[in-house]
Amino acid sequence: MPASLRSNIERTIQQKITDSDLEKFSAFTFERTFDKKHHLLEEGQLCNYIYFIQEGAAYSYIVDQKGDKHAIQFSLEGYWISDLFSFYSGKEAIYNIETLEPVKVLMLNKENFEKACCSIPMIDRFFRILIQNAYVALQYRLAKTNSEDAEHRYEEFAKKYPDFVQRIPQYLIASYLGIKPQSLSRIRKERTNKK
Amino acid sequence: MPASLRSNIERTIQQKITDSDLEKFSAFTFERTFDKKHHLLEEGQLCNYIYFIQEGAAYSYIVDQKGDKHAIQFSLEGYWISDLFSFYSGKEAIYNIETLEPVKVLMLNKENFEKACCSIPMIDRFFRILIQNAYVALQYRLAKTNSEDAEHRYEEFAKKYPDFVQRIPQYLIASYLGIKPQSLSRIRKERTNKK
DNA sequence: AAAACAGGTTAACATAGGTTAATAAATAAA
DNA sequence: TTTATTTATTAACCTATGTTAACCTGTTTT
Repeated sequence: MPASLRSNIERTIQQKITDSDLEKFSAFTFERTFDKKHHLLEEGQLCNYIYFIQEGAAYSYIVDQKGDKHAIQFSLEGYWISDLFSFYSGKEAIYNIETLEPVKVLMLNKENFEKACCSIPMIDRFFRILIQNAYVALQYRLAKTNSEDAEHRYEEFAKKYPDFVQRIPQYLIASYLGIKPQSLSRIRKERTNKK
Repeated sequence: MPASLRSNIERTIQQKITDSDLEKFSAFTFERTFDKKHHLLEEGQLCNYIYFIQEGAAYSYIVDQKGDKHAIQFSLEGYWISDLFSFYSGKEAIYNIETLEPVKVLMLNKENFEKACCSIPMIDRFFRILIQNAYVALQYRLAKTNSEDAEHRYEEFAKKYPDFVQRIPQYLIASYLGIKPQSLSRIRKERTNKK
């Protein structure tokens, strides 16, 4: 029962979770470690797990026709990551998930996910709120992508996720923002010139 | 108990819903009609409802600093629309929702939403799957926004939502795609030249 | 019917960001 | 430490999309 999981749950549902519920839930998960650059999921596979990052960093991405990667989501310790399309639908994944650093993760498979949601109302509630929040955040991100230029998007990103800027390669942040690494480099240069 | 609601629910949960459950749920909703160009929600208000469109069309949008509108979501009959950020959090809306045609809607307020989810497991399940699907679709849309040019995004949009192309003003489709109306007009011209 | 308005098109020009390619800096491997 | 490999920077040039502004069509309003 890692403290980071408890605080993730309590922050999400905005109330305390009992030790008993947390223990019950933990029993459905198992812990594993992976090296840096390990693929937790590759396009075309079935995504059987959702991952909670206890230590390290990972990200999901899609590869376009040209072969370019586009980062979808970054996850440091205390965040969840998965390909929910594949996980929920049972269809082949269109995204990849790869570690950026050695990670220690908690893994929850589909069967246990269902069991946990059915047997622990707090956990059911937790996952519902988790995805509600994710949806709302994603909608906002898309709205910003469609309404602001790359410079503003980077400013907002750097302000919102200062730790990501430290630990995630710049070319991946660029792709997350929908621009090329050279452009982000240019933006950062102009930015430091201003200040 | 409108047939369009039943089929929306059954398509989403991929199974039949009993008349009894549907009736119970319907009792939590009420029906209203609004004129064309009516604001169902304005930025700064609290979003107290989620709307199911029975007839007509509506859309949500955000206004940027320059005063430009950016369409977030379109809803024709058989679709839901709301500002889930405001609805879930109880905070002030950052989006607007406006009708594009006269509409007949079913409205479900927050209190009844909670009651329906607690008392009708099928409905709880329905809303969970609805938002899961919405999240997955949104993630895909963002991935495409970041990886494809405007022409491809429009092609995909027109193929996926041919009825939207018919009924929704082109300048709103442009803003949904993250471009200016003039650019969409240019894209459509080149497109017809090709064929 | 005239006027006003909303939506769409076109064209000339401007610009943010992409492309290519070379180099440098940082990190990992030998 | 030396050599690879990965990541970041820079610059010259290119292109898709934005900007401005004029015009057109169809639809409300008066």
